[in-house]
Amino acid sequence: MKNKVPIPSLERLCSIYHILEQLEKNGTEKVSSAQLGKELCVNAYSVRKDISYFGEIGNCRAGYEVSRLKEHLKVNLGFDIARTICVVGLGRLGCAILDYGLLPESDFSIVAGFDSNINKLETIHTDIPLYPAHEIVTVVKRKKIELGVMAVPGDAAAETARRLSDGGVRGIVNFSPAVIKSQNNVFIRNMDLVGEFRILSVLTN
Amino acid sequence: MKNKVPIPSLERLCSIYHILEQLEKNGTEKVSSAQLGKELCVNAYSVRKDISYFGEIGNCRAGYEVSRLKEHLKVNLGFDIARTICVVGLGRLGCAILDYGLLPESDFSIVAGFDSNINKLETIHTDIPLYPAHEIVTVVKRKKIELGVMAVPGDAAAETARRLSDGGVRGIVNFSPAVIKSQNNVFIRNMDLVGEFRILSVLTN
DNA sequence: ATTTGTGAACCAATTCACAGCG
DNA sequence: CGCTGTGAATTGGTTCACAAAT
Repeated sequence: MKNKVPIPSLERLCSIYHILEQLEKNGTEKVSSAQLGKELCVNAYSVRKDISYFGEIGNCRAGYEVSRLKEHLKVNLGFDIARTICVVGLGRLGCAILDYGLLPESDFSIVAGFDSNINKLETIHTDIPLYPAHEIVTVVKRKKIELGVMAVPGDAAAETARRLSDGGVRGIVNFSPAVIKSQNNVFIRNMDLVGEFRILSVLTN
Repeated sequence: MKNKVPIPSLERLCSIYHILEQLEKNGTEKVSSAQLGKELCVNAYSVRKDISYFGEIGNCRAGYEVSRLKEHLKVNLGFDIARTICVVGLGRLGCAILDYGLLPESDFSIVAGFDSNINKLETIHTDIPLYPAHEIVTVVKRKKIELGVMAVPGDAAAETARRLSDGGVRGIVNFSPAVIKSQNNVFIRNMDLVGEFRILSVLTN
């Protein structure tokens, strides 16, 4: 059933989930598809269709109950299952992520950091265990790490992706500018800043 | 003519441009749509269609000439025009971007940084001029800044986006987890790490 | 003999219109 | 009556098949 939901819908549903978290914090109890659509800059039809991929949940007169819908999405999107993450490349960006990632509110936990420079590992102050990059495969296997973040230079990207895949991660967030070839059904999400600038540059021509 | 190119194609073309830069560095002179497709994990048809949105450029026997195609895309994607960028939010991530963004190889230049904490501005060592966040509108207008990066906490995101829009930027890269409502035809690109984890989490269920 | 460029066919996603329900 | 849920229509993008070029 999960396979039938289009990826753009899944992306919107993740955003909807975030909005619901905010609404719940504010104490808002009810929300309509029109309101959600306004927040997301999409129309209400899309919101309703996206939500209904996971079955009926709304109330026809009063819209959606915020906390109920949030829990509903949480279960169906699998956010109730904790995920383990590792970060490869501990430059400024990688270290910022190590810190950032410890936020307790999400069900993600960073359980390992890697860098090819062994001397650098000594100088980083964190509670997260750090390892040299050549141990990626064994550590990822041993700890059953599910997701990886790559904050390495472009020329190290292909090798890093291969190691993460060989270790058995199921998804990679790639901050390097390199285009990564997916292997072993690993999902890749690219977060390339210069790439994003370029796309914006084209869109605003 | 630009409006007719689908956004997914533009995204792929940006990746193709990056691959061409790499190929040129290696001294590779020719490349076929099949090779490019392999690098991008898409089929050759897509590559050819994407490229042909900007007219004929390939050679029917020998494929594409790397440097010629690169220049062709550069002009058509508008990468030959330099762009000015500002960074809002000078925490660890924002500062990492300030440094990172000075790479001379791209035609983007970071020309201003902003933070709401005036004391923090004193402590940051950079050649880029820094300003308090309440001056965003005036500085963006005066320097005609075209693109903005938001590395602010979620609760400051809406206000920051409004200021950047009022100043006249055409596009925003949003690193905050908040969902940003676009105003004044400003294009938004979201780079939310937890959001990406969530999407990967769903895809790998 | 290969490899590009492109109209046509196909498939996926969004938008719509309206039935159903409180 | 207002709002959800959903089949139907429409739009948009990808894949394909083949003509054109060298």
